[in-house]
Amino acid sequence: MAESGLPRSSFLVLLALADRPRHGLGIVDRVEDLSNRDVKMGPGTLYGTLQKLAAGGLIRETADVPDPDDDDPRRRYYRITPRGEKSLRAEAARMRLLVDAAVTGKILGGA
Amino acid sequence: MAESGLPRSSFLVLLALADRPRHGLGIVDRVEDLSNRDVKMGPGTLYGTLQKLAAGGLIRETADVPDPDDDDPRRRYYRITPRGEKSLRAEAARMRLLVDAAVTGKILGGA
DNA sequence: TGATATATATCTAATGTCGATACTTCGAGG
DNA sequence: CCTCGAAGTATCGACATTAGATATATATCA
Repeated sequence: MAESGLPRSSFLVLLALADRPRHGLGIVDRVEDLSNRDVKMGPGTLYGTLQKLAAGGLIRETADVPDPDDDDPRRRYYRITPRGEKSLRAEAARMRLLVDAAVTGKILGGA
Repeated sequence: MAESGLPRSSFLVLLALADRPRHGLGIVDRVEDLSNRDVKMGPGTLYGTLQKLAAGGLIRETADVPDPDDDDPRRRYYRITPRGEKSLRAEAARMRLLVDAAVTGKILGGA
């Protein structure tokens, strides 16, 4: 494949951060939730992906703690950046085209 | 990641074969078409994936030539098997969940 | 015949992913 | 206190996947 876009783990992390900042394990939980427990991310994939995304400016570590009631000083929170949102949008659009093709091709049921 | 499903290239090949049998480069063309020229597959990825899918029983080489008018004896045609359709359905459903999440999260536009 | 395009195939390097492991800190119970 | 299990971040090495260069053969057409 050539210019196909984001690695799967990057897409998942960006998606998990789309609605609000989260910390590492919170991202893993969010991904599981969004996928009905279907998709699980191991620590190796997670932290490597976080570093790569941060280095590329698609996410940024943030001091804001979304819910100060339930906090833990060990946590490191990340938020998606505008560039990250753009990448996520592009990847989601790409994926939607293909999923739609599967549906149209009578492979996947309606609803 | 753990049990996430099919590799991207396997999904793409299965999708390209969903509607009818195709040969190697025909699959590459089909993938480009379905993705609006966004996704390109190189030969390394293609032929490796074909072998893996055939070994796993998700596709099968076939002697039927879809369009005998435009033929070329060098071509090797493949068709998707019932097991392949099942895998494709499962993967498309998985992806659709995530794409929907991106849409719901106000990341991706409507239509 | 020669040139170019089509087609399959393989090989190596780069990239991405997984699971085990390590280390630290938090919180609960004794 | 002290210990212990859980939560959290992080790294490492093995393994899987992907990309692109290269090889080789055959069509097709001038």
